[in-house]
Amino acid sequence: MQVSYDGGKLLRLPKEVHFVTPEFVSECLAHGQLQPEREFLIDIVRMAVLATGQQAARNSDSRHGGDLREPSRVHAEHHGGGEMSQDVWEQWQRAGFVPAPAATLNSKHGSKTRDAAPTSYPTSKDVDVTERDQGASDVSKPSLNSKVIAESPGGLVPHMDTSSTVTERGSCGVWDVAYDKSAAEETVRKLGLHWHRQEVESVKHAAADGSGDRSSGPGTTVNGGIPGHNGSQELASFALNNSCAHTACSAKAIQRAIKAVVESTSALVTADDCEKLGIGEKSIEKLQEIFMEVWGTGEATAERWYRDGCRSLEDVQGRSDLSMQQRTGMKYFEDFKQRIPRSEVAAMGATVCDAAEEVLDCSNLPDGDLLFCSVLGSYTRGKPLTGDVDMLIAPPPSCGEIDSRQALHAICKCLQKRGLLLDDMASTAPAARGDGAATFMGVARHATSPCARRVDIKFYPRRVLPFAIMHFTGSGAFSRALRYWARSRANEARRFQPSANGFKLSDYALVPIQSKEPTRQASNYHNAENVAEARKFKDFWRANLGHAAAAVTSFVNVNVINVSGMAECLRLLESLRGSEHPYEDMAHLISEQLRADVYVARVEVERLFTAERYRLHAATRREPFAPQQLQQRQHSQEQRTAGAQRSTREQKNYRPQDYPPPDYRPQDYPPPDYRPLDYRPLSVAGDHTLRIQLDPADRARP
DNA sequence: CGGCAGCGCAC
DNA sequence: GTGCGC
DNA sequence: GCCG
Repeated sequence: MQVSYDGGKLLRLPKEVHFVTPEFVSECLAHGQLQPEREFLIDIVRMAVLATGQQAARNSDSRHGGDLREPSRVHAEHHGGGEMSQDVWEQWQRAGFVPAPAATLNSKHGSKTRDAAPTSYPTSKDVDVTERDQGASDVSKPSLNSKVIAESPGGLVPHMDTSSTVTERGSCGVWDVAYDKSAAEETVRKLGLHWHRQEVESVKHAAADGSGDRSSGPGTTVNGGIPGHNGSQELASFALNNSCAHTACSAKAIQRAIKAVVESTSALVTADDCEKLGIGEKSIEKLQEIFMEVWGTGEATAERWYRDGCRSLEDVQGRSDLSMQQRTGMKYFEDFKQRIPRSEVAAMGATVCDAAEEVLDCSNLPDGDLLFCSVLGSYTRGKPLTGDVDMLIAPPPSCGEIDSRQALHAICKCLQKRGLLLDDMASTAPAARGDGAATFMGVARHATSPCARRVDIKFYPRRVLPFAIMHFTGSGAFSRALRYWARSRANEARRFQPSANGFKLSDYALVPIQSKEPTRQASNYHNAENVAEARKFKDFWRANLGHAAAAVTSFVNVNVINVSGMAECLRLLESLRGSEHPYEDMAHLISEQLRADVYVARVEVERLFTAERYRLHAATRREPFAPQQLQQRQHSQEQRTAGAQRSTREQKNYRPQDYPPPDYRPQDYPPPDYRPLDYRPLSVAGDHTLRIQLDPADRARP
């Protein structure tokens, strides 16, 4: 078995070894060298004696049957030289991670029943004194040669390897990294906490199911102990890692393993459990990335699938609990990975427009009045290839409110009839939204394309169209940044609503808000009571936004206001204060202004984003050597000062001379086939009523 | 040191 | 309420 | 990670 760490480093273990116990890792860290055998081998030897020499006794004494399968609860005499372990044990006790030994076990060195015996792991405290005494007396002179214990149905059987020699430092050799005492202590602390937690849980569990059987009580589920699990299970081995030739090991790698152990919530029972810990995080991440490519699958689901033992898409396919989205995602997995050329997007867009015009019967619209039907998303942003097709439809201005859901449903039916939408799509009915919009998310294949594509079609009321355009044109970062910025415009918002603290911008409105109420994610973060959860969120933000978030928002602040019409929007809002304008008109005016310059703004923002990305890359691509880090720090400090010295309206972290980077290939703006959206203002008056051409089969439906 | 977009759906 | 996608 |  090989345990791989980052960078493809491998930790080789004996073939028959499937487990690396946390005890081992703990020892490694605590000692700064791979020297776990002192404690472990003694236990193991003792078990060996029990399993072989005391075979008869064991068979005649039922009490030992269970214990033999729980080596962590079996202890042997401490044979000198255990100062470090003892230190560790005492540290634990001082820190309160493990209870002080019971009085009967408390005699220190020299006692025959010992356990001064800083056992290196807290589970030992469960050991029954009688058993311990009996067992300890069985161990005469432990051989330090045994290294692996494999489990057999009858208990643990030692595999003696007499060829291996144990040096003073242990068969594992010495760390090639200096012993880091504080790191070791931290690790020990974490493990102590973890084990404590595990134990508490198992106690709870035992209490809950009323089982008085100690063999399934505390200690047996302690991580790393060899659990008294079903003997029919795959032969599981208890590794003493003595073959860890850590030319390939690094303290960091072990730290990662430790982290995995600390964070794991279940006992190590099977080889799979071990995989979860040791097998490279890289491969886990990779696998989860693949899972997350399945439409409808996020981080949580990918992780759950992995935990449940899925190691391939085939495994996933076999699951019975896939959601509709996930089933569709699996079905078109290969297709959805393909990017879509602009020509195909345009063709699909035209098809949708045709259908919409037919369904909404736009033939008699007043002069200049138009149905809005356009592809948005990255297509509109000029990308040569897109991942999906985003369509937005809104009725002509003159037609007033119509039922979005009904209209979209009719359009989708029509498209289905025309063969664009595949019949086995994720959802057949457009979902209604509270704001009067309807959304369809499905699968389409244009006649000219070999691939099925992800298609979103939205139908929004005309009055919110500009907001919808903003939202769905993206990019995601742009939208998010814009909203974040809007939320912070307290002064502007107060002009409309004295108590307001900012604006809330969504896909259908820009409204003043009373207070900056925490977002869902933020409140989750706050309500996360356990630390791990909180840290997860923190990591999430770190990973997903990173330092780019702040930079991005400051960009929006500075550039979008000035470059695009956002400032103008606020001016318009101001001019509308106290006016008789209905909200729809206000929204229209604002968003019209937003729309007018949004393309220009986007170009500029993207340009700046690109520059910022490069800057960030340069700033964060730090080498693990101090000098370079120092250099980087000075670099950014310099930037900050320079920024501060310039106008306060300028961002602090962006230097124009950083752009463009030497290897930057600017995108062509606008794209050759770019055409302004067919947008007409709401002011076109009229009372034209749209007739939605419903499919006869649907007429009966509400 | 707190905060990091906001929405509605499926489940 | 959570997970997910947009 | 970085800003206020």
